[in-house]
Amino acid sequence: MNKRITLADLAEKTGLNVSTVSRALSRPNRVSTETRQLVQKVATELGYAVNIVARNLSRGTSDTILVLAPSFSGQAISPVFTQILLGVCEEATSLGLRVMLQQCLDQTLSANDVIQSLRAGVADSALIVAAQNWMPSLDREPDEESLPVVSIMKDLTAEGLTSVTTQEADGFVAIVDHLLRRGHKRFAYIAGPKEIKHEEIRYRAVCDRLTAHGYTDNLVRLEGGQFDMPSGVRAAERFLELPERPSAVICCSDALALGFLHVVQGRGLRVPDDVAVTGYDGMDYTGFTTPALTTVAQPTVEIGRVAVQALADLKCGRITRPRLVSLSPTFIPRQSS
Amino acid sequence: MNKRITLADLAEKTGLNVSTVSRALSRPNRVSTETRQLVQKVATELGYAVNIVARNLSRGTSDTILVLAPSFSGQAISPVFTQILLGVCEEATSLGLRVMLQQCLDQTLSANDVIQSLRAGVADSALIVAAQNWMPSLDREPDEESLPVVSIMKDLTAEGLTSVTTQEADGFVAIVDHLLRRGHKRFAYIAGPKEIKHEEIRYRAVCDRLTAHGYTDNLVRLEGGQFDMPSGVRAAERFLELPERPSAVICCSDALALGFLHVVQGRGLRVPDDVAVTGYDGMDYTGFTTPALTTVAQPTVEIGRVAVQALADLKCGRITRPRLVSLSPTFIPRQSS
DNA sequence: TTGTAGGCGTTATCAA
DNA sequence: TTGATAACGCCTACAA
Repeated sequence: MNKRITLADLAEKTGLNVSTVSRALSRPNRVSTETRQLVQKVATELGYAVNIVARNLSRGTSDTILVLAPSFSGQAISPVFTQILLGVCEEATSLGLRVMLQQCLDQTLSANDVIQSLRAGVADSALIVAAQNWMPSLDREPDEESLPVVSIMKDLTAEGLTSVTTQEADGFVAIVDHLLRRGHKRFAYIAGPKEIKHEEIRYRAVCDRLTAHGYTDNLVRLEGGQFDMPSGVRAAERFLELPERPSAVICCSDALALGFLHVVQGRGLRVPDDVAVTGYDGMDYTGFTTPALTTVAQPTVEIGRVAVQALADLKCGRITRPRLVSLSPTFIPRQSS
Repeated sequence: MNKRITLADLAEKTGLNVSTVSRALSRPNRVSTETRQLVQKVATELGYAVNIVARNLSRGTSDTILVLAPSFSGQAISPVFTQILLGVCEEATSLGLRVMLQQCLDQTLSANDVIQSLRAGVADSALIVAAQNWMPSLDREPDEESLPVVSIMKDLTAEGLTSVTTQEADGFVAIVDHLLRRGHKRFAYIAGPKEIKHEEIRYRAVCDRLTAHGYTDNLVRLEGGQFDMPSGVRAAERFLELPERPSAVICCSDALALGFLHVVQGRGLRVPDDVAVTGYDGMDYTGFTTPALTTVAQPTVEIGRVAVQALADLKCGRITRPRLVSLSPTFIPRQSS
């Protein structure tokens, strides 16, 4: 790679001063028409590219969003996060921001860690995805300026973070109503990790809705363990051992549902005739299982975009107090229920 | 966020010179024991964090890898890329490097664009994922220093880029051999995008292997269009119209296979009895379809890790000429064939 | 409109 | 071992 072209080179070549060249490039209207044109011509001739690092140091910014996404020990990122990431990247690009990705092994994130990263100057705002255990900063005054950090998929407004989530309860209410309309009376709920907040919200939504319709003792809860397919398999095995099998199974993720389907179909049960199954997330494969899986699609890409916008709003002071943005999911009834 | 703590602050507090403080922190052994301890103590007391931007400017590096990954207009990133990304992040972290993610809309990447990014200083090396159309730099001498760029999933050694790929042909040879052993004699191949190089390699591998076994006119090629599930659906519809249906269908991606399965099962065909189906990629859902899908798993995470290592080797001069690293995929026979 | 000069926070060179 | 000083490349008052 040839030597870097700097503003000094352009200055020399044009006979102008470095500051003039700088202005011509970054504030074109603060300079005469001819200097501007001259500078731009020479700049493209020489293939000039600003040194972002130098600019950032000078300006004290970095125009970079740090994205912290959990990856469960060796496991892939959840496809949900991948989609969110896409939305984040799209919106960031359209705002002229860069995205720095950092996978973190567990879901415990300390505010101090994030603050440390921001202080280091590699990013000037952060997005934390599905941070189950957010540890607020120890040494902060209560009414200190709020951090340029937005939480995705997890409501952390109580901890002072603007958050973007899905209205999960709505999704599960839609599922329950749908199953009730179909005439089901006995239900199973296949749970994900117990310690996770989503889990609580989802389970509670299902319980409450059933109770509201007068079905109080009609719900069996089966522990999946994780949100993944092997967990669905394990849950299915326990399901098959139940003395009286529920006729409808509500899985709290598509992956669980797929694992469940795999097992019960393998044992000869017909879906939905013998047992109806529903998922949650809206993974693309749900439309192509046999039978196609009823599910609730999360507005993943939009979540990513909205989160970046919230970050921008925070930075320019348009958001001052922690705010919760909760997007609606879409119920997708299909043949499995 | 409180004012940033700088080296100057530490210098003032300790009564030492800025340069000494800097050394105490970055080259602890080039400084007396007591200064080192003093500086470290004060640094933690004040919560000092180096300003990476300033350091980078001074050192002329950025310790950042730019990852360019294609996202097909609004579509999510392929799960394959997601896994690769995980490997990249893991390896980068363990080498103390940061990862900057940039999604690009089409698969045409110009060397000049990448060079531009590198010149800007935001990254000092780049990983390009599945770059179907790499346009080499126009203004480079042939024996110029090679770019710190590694291509993933696509062999660009001819263009001067060290590349990390999968031995795709091997994967498809394994599939063909497996199907032949199972006694199949007539085959269909469901293709992805025609213009893509992978496609050629895969199709050729299948053709050659069949020919080598004396099956010359026994292969029907059906165009999927894309690598995704809806394309598998379309291909299946064309498959069903064939006058004489092949007994084995080789899909060049798992997504195509899933879409295909969905349709033919919906029409009452039994898999694998009426038609055997195979996929490619090793997506996690393949183990949980009914029947489970025979496929070939790509060593995705490893690809990511190896690519980052190659980048490191390039930078420290351990790789001087473009090199191809091709990893072996794993054949996974299951119930669908 | 343009030029001068200082600063952003670190690192590296060269003396002391 | 430490300290002064000059980069690194760009931006921005302020002055001309």
